[in-house]
Order: sequence, then C-alpha cells, then structure tokens
Amino acid sequence: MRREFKKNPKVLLIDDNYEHLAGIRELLNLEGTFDVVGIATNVTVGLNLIKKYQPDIVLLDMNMPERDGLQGILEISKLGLDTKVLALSGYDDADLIFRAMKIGAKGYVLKTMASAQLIYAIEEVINGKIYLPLALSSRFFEYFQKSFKEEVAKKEADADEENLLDELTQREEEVLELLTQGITYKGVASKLFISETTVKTHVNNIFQKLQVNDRTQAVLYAINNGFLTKKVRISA
Amino acid sequence: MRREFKKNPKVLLIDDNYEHLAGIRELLNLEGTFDVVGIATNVTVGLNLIKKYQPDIVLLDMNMPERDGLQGILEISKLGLDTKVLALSGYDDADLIFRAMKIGAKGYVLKTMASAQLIYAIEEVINGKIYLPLALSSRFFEYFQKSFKEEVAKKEADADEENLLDELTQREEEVLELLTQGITYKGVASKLFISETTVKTHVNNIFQKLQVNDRTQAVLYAINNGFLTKKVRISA
DNA sequence: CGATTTATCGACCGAATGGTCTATATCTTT
DNA sequence: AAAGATATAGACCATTCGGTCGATAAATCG
Repeated sequence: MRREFKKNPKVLLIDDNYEHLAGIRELLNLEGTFDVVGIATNVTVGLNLIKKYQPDIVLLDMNMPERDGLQGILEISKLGLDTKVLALSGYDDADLIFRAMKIGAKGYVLKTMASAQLIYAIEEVINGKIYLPLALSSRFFEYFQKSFKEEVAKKEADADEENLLDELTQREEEVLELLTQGITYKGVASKLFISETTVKTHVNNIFQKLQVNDRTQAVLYAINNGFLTKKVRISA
Repeated sequence: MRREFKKNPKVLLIDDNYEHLAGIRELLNLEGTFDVVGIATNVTVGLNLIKKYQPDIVLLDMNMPERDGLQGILEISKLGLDTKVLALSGYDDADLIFRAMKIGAKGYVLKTMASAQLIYAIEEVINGKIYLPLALSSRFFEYFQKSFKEEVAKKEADADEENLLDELTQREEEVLELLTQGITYKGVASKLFISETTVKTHVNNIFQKLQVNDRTQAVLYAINNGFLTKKVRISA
C-alpha cells in the first residue's frame, strides 16, 4: 500500500472560466495535500459531482451566468451533506459578500489573492473555521452596519415618538387583539363575555385613539407599530 | 510653539475597573501618539466627558453593571458626533460581539490581547476602518450564520409550500393591494375605474382563493405571506 | 368628596360588507 | 371550434360595521 496515511481532503471546483478552473486544480495538485475530485463549469453539473464524490469543500465561483453563485450555495446546502462552500469572486462586492456569508458560505476569497492565501483559506474552512480575509471582512462589516443603521435609527425614533397604542386601555388592547384576528363584533362580545354594544364602544374609542376609520386600518396600524410583537421585543 | 505638528487623536476610556483604566492610559501615554483626554468608570460620566472633549475614539468596556456597554454605544451614537466606539471585553461572547457590531461599534477587542494589537486596533478604527481580530470575527460569523439559519430554512420551506397568493390573478392582486390599505369598495371601484359590483366579485374570488371570510383576514393573510414585500423580495 | 377615567349597555340608523345568482365580452388554450 | 379562465356588471338581501346619543357603575385621582 503506497497510499498516504493521512487521507487528503476532497476538493471540488466550480467556475465558468475553464482556465481559472484548471489553474486552481494545478495549484492544488502541486500543493499535494488536496485531492481535486472534480471540476465543473456550471452549478448543475457541479451538484451532480458533489452528490457523487461528497467533497469536503467546494470552491464556488460567485460570478456565473444563469444560475448564480448564491443560488448554488443554497442548493449545495439543500443536499444535506456537510460539504463546506468557499466562495470565489473576482470583485469585493460588499452586497455579494454579505449575502453569501448570510446563507452559509464558510469563506470568501478573491481570485486576485495570492496562492498561499487561497491554500490557507481552504485549510481553515476544512478545519471547520470560517475564513474571511481582513480586507473583505472590513467590507462586510461596513455593509453589515449600514444595513442595520436604518433599523437602529428607527428603533431610536420609535422610542422617542409616542406610540398611539400606548393610549389604549387594557380592555381596548384586548379588543384590538381580537380584531387583529378578523373576529366579528359578535364573536369578540362572546369571547370577552360582554355585549356587542360594549364592543362597539371600545372599538370606537380605539379608532379615535389610533386616528383611523375602520378595523382594517386599525389592524394595519397595530401591526406596523409592533402591537403583536410588543411583549417579545428585544432590548438592543 | 512647542506643540507637535500633527495633532494626536483624542482617546477617551470608559471601564468600571479603575486599574485596567489606568493601565490602558499608561500604555497609550507611553506610546505617545495618542492624547487620553479623559477616563470614566461609568457611562453617565463618560457621556459628559465625550460631550466636553469630543474624542476621536472611545474605548468602551462592555461588561459593566447598571447601564451596560450596548446601551452605552447607542447613547454615544445618539450624540450625533462622529466619535467612534471600540468595544472592550473580557470575554469573547458571540452574542455580545454580534450585537455590539450591529449597533455600530467600529471594533471589538479582548482585554487579554497584546498591547500591540490594541494599539493597532485603535489606529485602524481612527483611520475609519472597522477592526475585528480574526479570532473574534470567527466567533462573530458563526453566530451570524446561526442566527440566519432559521430564516434561510424558513425561506426554503416557504418556497416549497404553495402560497395561496399565487392563485390570484393580476386584477385580484390589485384589488387586494387596495384592500390592504383599508380602502372601501366604492373607493377601490373609483381607483380602478370599474363598478363596485365588479370589485365585490373580485373580492369574493379573493376570499375563496385565500380561504378567508372577510377583508381583515385577507389583509392578515397577505401580510403574513409577504404580499406587500413581494416585489422587493431578495432572491437569496 | 368631586372630577375623571374606565367599563358596561341599549336603541336607532345609515353605510359598508359579504353572498348568491346570472350574464356578457375577451382572451387563451386545447 | 369548443372549453376554460378572466374581467366586467346588475339585482337582491342579510349581516356587519361604524356613528351617535344617552345612561349606569366602579375605580381612580387629586
């Protein structure tokens, strides 16, 4: 038996640029510590190869026509194997990086990066880590914070501006909650053990306090102002 | 004038551990390229100092009693100055890191890290970059992906299960969209230049397709099944 | 204690809603 | 050409909705 004692990790490459594909294969073969078990120039073929060889890691180009890289990540993860995906891209598009990481890519490297860094990234990912070069993680975090900036600003504004929902009495909240389930006045009356007239009185008060004219608008206001999620709201 | 030609960046420290506070001040003074303009052992005092000295960067301890670090970040950002916040913590708590970065911390370093790395982090942040050491960004990404895992899984499930909204014809969608704004039949009729009877016919068809009995339930179904965000939905 | 808020209820009324049945004109699909 | 889906519309009717006025009782607040 002339085999290595330590089995090499299986690597699969997907990239629509065949030259680049061949280049990486060559690089990894020279390195000698990886087995490139397959290459594909599109996701469809790649998926079949993954099913067949169950590689430890897939280097997946993000910038491909038709079925793009993001979709590819999702479909690979849908296979249910524990194949890791290392995203490859020619550009440091923050949005692309963000979305790729969000849906489960274990790393993201640029094609322009040095071979040594690519090797390192592959090793890290295979070892169960997540690897994003400093330059890219920087872009990622800018985008990440930007995408949450509105949310944070809104939360601050929400805290400042008085919520009309706070004007409601307990009983009115109960009525509103039932209204948001599309229950009729008669139904609300029987659920709360009060008369239909009383329900109507409460509803009228609710409308005035929320400054709306009908139940649909009241329900919309309630939803948009966190009435349903009120009790489960996060602090920061 | 014996002043330096290049003005040193102003640094402010907030940490409830006074010894640690003094230690960092000493370190930065020795370094000679920073001006420590103030120190505070709680956020309240710190905020006043920030208002007074408008530092370029604040080193803010995350693990403080009472008003905690996260709240501190929010309040500093609320001041509207462009003071950057570098979070300090004794532990690599993924949740804390995630939330701190989410609400706008420009970096996050552990107290156990080497002085040189702290200096480097401060410099990076002052230069407008976001700095997260590899070890912490790794933790961050694990947490990040975990928190999106459910969302992704749900999105896949959503794609599988047929959405009753897809049964609607174009015209019915238009009608439903107006219904979700709480517009009356008469109003919908005039907006779509059709008779009220026709609106009612469409509405009836909508109810049957969505398996509901009234407009409130229809609106709720629409919202819960992404009707309003349908056109702006992200692909992956 | 008097004033205010809150919760309850009745009666009356007009407008809006929802259901059903029928019917016509287009347009697509088989 | 026949069948099916779609958009349009009228007639009729019961129910629901929303508004208004007034009224009682309990609780709270100053």
